[in-house]
Amino acid sequence: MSEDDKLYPFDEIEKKWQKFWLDKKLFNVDTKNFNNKYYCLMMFPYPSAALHVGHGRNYIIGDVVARYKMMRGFNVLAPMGWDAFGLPAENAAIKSGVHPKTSSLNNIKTMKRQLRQWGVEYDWSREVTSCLPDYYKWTQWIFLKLYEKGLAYKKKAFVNWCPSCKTVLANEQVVNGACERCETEVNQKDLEQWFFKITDYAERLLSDLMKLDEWPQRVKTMQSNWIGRSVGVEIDFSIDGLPDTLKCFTTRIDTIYGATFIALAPEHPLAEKLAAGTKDEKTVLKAIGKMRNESRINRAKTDVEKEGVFTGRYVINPANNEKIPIWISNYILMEYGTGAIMAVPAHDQRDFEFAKKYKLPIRVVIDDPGQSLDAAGMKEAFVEEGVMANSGKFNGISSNEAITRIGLFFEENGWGKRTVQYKLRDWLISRQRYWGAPIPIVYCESCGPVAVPDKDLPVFLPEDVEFRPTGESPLKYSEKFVNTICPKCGKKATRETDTMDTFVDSSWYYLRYITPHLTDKAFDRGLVDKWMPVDQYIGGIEHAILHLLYSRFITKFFHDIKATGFDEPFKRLFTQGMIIKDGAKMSKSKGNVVSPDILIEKYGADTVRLYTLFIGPPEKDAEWSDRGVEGSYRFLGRVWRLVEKTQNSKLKTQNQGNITKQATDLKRKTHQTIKKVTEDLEGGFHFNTAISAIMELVNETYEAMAGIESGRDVPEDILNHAIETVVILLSPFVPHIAEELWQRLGKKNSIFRVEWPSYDKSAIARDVITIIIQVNGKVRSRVSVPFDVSDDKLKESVLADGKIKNFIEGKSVKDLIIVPGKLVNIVVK
RNA sequence: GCUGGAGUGGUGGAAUGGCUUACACGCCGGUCUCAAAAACCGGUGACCGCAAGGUCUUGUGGGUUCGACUCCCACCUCCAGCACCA
Repeated sequence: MSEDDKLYPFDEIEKKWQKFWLDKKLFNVDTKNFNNKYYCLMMFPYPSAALHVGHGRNYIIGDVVARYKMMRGFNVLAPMGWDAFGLPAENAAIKSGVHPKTSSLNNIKTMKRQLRQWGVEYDWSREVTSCLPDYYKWTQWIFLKLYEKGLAYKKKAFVNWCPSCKTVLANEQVVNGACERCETEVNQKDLEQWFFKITDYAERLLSDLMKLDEWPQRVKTMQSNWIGRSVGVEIDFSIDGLPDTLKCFTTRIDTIYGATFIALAPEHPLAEKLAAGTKDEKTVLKAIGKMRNESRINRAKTDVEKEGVFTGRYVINPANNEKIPIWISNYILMEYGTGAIMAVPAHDQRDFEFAKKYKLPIRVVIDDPGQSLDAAGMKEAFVEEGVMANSGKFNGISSNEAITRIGLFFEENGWGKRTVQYKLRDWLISRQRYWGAPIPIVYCESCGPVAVPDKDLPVFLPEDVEFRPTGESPLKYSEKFVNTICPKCGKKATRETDTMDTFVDSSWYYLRYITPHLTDKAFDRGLVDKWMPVDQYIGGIEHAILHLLYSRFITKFFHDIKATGFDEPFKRLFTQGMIIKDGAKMSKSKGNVVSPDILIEKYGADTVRLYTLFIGPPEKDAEWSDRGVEGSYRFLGRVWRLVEKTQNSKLKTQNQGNITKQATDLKRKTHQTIKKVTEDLEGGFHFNTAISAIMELVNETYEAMAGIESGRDVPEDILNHAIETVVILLSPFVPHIAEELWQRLGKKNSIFRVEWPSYDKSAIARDVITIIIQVNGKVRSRVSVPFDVSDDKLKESVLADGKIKNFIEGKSVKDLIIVPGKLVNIVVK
């Protein structure tokens, strides 16, 4: 495209205004000035190679909000940073030998340049980078605080283990149950690992969702289901022939008389002990081993066939003294409840399928009042409420009532207790990796695990390490790192070589932005309390559960240790949809990424921004089309010429004083558009419809100008108001062209220092309105009436309508429904 | 499998109980031009009809309602998350 082909000189003006905003420090904020604060936060990115237009959506939306709020007079804080620790950089280092720090910092440079090019502005003086010691020092400090309060602890947990590489694999590195590097089948290995006790906060994380009335309902529902609170009974079963008791949690104690077997997770601590000494011991142990080795991903993800093995042992059902067999099965998860269940095949579908497969008895204990149930003939479990049967003294009452009555009965007899269970599990933060914040713990032979004192932070991540092709953490082999002295007794000690999950880094970054350069504290409580909670948080729906839950947990923890005075971090949340290309999410591996750089060169940043916003509702996924970009570009050209035309004073308005219909229409449209765009921005971020509305105003302004040329006058002030309104309303979306046109309209100040326009209700009102006429719900005609027409008058004109007469002739009018200001529906027979 | 979403013209989408298809893309026709591009103007859901007009249409089937894209039930398809990708 040559210079002459451009619809307007975007490259020149974009560079000019980007420099202007930077020089004028438009986005720089003094956090000490917190009056009228507005904290606009976008989820900070992982510094992968380069940004594509899919990433851009997040930052563009954030930039629109920040600029709009500025124009509404808020003191806007919009910071940016980098979630820079993580697996991909480490994998790249193993492959290419480039140190993760080098590649991460390089990627940051590229991405920063891209953000600038997009016209997305931040207060860069507050930039945070999670992989640098001045940041991860405080991530380590958070660990120590949790440790001090007993909320960071160690326990055994399973990891994906590649027996050939002899290394731990992330779920992502396991492909179809095999190691992505060497394709060896992955098994499970038990390792001592660090956890954060997020389950202590389960109840509050759940109940406080109620406070978040400006969060999308679907995110709250997902979090609530993830926490998974359920009320039930924990039963103590005594094991026949062993002194141990087996605890089972059930939400369906009403079905206890129908329990025909017990099922344990293969990882259950009693699993081996139960098998010991029975005649099939060897077979059972082998089966347990096989099930344990099955990768967790397979067990959780695919609809795997339920496998099981009978241990040879029995428990006694306290309700009826029956002996019921204990099985071990892969469909039971150790992580939930007690890792053991009482199985009631007649009333639970999974138990039903298992019982069918292994020919275990099925006993109906809840009858469907509609039809009688016959165990032998059942095709599936009956899981609904019903009437108790085969349940001793509880027969005949409703199953719902039985839940309470049998629960009490069990408690009275000491057979169990009513309790609450959560699906939420403690947060496993240990990673057997290099590129993360080291866990600040040392192991001393005489003192055991000892916390690194605050004054010794940060525990530096050593940079001169060797990356092995196996993917093993180089930290283990860094003697300089591992060998240290015990901070308590001064004897020889070794460092913890696990690093922290990157979700820990991202669970508190929004606090650091307020006082990013403090060296003696993670953040300043006084200022953080003024600026938090974040007024608007913007990010991808894929973070709906983990990142948001972890951040809420850490915020509540800080509140409890009185480090802050608030207990929810994000007041309002917006989750944007993904940009799809050729039917799939944009990703380098799929080869369907669209780079913003080429598009910006061809059409300018404003066009790319406009198209990204116009593509569809921002909370939904959207398909990228290069053709669509053209349309946005043409629209900006049209706006450019709109201003050009009036400034060249080719257009002569006459101001004859008689207000034409065209003038009234344009004035109305102008005010309507202000109303529409403002509501779209204040409400649910309906950028696509806001832009459509501005397009309509531009179209109408063009029509008015054509009218003027053919002699139908529109007063200058009405025309100018329309044009200025177009430019102002567009400014948050397409800031460069808006600044330029604003200047060309003779204005001195930056457009982002101009107050957002307001509208005049009386200019929008109409004297005459059009009413739709339906007959039996079908549109048949329409009629123009005064806006304040009475119902009787309206009826009269509706029934007098020529078309309507044809439709109701020879029929009787049964009813006539009037929807004020909209329509009339005549019901005839 | 579990949890949460989505399904409307040739395409992206608009309308959240009241005119289905705003706005835009694409396509068709016109003006300008030696010609093209750009720009500007007009048309464009499907079917029947010369026309006036009519019938149908929001994934499928059913229901509620004077009236359903919108609410309820069942089903189909697609997408996201599922705790070590971030």
